[in-house]
Amino acid sequence: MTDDAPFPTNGLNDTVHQRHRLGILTIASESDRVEVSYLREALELTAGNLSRHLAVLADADLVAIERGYHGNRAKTWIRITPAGEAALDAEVAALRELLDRHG
Amino acid sequence: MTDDAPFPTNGLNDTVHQRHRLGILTIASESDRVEVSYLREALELTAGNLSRHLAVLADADLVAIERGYHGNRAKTWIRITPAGEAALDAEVAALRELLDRHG
DNA sequence: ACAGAAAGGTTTGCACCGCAAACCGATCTG
DNA sequence: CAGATCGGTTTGCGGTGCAAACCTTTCTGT
Repeated sequence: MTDDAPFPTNGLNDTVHQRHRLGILTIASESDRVEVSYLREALELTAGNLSRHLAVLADADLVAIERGYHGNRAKTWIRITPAGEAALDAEVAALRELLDRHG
Repeated sequence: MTDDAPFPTNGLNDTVHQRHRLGILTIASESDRVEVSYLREALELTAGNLSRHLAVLADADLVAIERGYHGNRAKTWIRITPAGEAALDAEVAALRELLDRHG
């Protein structure tokens, strides 16, 4: 009861912790850049919803958005930023700490 | 790219995933019953904020609220319900799956 | 060549949520 | 018995998450 170390959930950043954004960052951290359309399918999101989450992440400078073309089709990719990597690492560390409490 | 298994974050339940509620449920799962005032300190929450989260969890039948006295002082405890345990286990399982992707 | 349909996103509108300030009823304390 | 304290709830509001509606460009059929 004299445990005054901060509880793991206090280390979580709300911007990163949101479940879809956690998914976006996780996938983004696994490869150099990711097609938005791939994210949409992998995370089973509506395009609108995904768009807003990407805007939130871009505003927070956790991902960078790159527009371009695939053939003649407009296409968008995202790339995780160094700040995004750091924030994700912090989240993962806090979650590991939390999970340690669950045996 | 033909990975059509649902992404781990899709298995997360928003009621449970919220960071403070995740903390509440985690602590509640670790002992039989917990004083609300202990939660307040451990999670560094304002009383008002905590009260609302507990109401959400109680509404969802994930915790039960027990009112009583400690000496003459009114005091409240919470106890995780079987549904709460199950929901927390599901969250933890999904998080483990997610963390597995992070090496 | 022109009318849809489709691809690939963005914006809008609204309900719900998270938060702390304000509040409430009891119980101690001088 | 006036004020401080404990233990918690309610209120008010800005912010968030969501899908429907919308926009632009590119295919496709005729």
